[in-house]
Amino acid sequence: MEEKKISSAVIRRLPRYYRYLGELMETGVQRISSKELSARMKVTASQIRQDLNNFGGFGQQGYGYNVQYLYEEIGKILGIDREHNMLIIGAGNLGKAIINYSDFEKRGFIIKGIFDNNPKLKETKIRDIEVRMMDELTDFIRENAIEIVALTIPKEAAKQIARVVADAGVKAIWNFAHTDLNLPDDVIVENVHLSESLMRLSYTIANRN
Amino acid sequence: MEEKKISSAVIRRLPRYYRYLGELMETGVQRISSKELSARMKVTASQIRQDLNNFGGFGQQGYGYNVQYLYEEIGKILGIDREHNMLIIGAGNLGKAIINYSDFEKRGFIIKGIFDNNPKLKETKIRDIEVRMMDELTDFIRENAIEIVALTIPKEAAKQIARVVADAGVKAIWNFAHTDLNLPDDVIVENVHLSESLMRLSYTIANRN
DNA sequence: TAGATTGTTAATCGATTAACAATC
DNA sequence: TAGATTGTTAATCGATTAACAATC
Repeated sequence: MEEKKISSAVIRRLPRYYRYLGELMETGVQRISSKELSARMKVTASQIRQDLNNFGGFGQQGYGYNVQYLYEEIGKILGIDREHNMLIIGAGNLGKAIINYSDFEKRGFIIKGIFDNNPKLKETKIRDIEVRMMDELTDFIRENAIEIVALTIPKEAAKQIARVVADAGVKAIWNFAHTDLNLPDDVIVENVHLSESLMRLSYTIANRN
Repeated sequence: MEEKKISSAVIRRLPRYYRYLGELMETGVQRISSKELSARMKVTASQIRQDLNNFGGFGQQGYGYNVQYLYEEIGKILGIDREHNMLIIGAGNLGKAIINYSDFEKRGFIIKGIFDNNPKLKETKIRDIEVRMMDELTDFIRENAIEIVALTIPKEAAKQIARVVADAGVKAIWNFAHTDLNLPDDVIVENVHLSESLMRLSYTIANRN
């Protein structure tokens, strides 16, 4: 269906466009030119137009872009025009932070279940969602059509559980463990490596001019 | 001091090299060639050699790289050969996750204080670190030579507090709020935008071939 | 020494920016 | 219509990969 390959640089920027357009909508702005948006976002207008034209002509000469229309179109491109069933594995602080951040649910990422290996948490609830033990995992994924699994557990466990959930048929893993997961190519992995982020920050402190 | 500009693509990869070298050390590997490392990390050997040679010739022809030496040198480049005083603002789940993740402290990121605006948390402790109220913030930063502030608070508060801590003289902000912080150029900002990460994941689900 | 592998230059590839005709 | 601004092509810039002489 899609003809040309979209570069990952473009994909990285899409959610940021989406965020800015959402904020413009909230402040009642109805149209915006690539030039105005470029000033706000601190990227070139040329880049904005190039990026958007990977997906279609969303603007109009002499007018600019309709904010709400563009917002919705980017939402579709990002696949957040529909719901995604999600699972959190690891009911520690990081897991709880994701569970309690209601914006994800608003965007259609529905948390269907929480898993942990600590028996003390069995049948306790976080935001009305029951914490389950690992032996239920595979069945739960299949019965609830889980697409996304967030792994907020230590790296050794993450490597092992990643295989289990991949075998159970999830489409994507949101990996917070400090390791790479080596999985078949049809399983999508999106990494959030906080320690690497902190090291980049440290690099910039050490090497700023 | 530094002559040529290091590209951000290289900097993004450095912590990952560091992580792999650390794992090699743990498993007792003493030397490694760019070719072997490339197979493990799934990047080209050429890229590894180019990246490292931005900073110096760390290898030896016919031999490869000494794992421990390279690990330490990259540590120096990343600025984690010394301690950084750090502060967490926002004692919610995300803040607690950072506070309780002991690896950061091991790498020299010392959490000197925790701040929150909830009076109920006043003088409570998280991992033996007292939670303080916002009115103490500026003085505390100055008295404790705080270099890094992690912001794990909502976006409106983050924008405002970012200015306060920037004025108080911190070098860098580790920003977990779902917004960009517009600060003077001499304040480093490293963003962790979880919602953008989740949208990229969603994009990949929607557009995989 | 011969074999291995780096450091580095050159070639290629891809991403960003500039320019401008099309057009609202 | 005249002015504004897109969509898109061309030019530039930068990053990645390939190749190989240097050298351990």
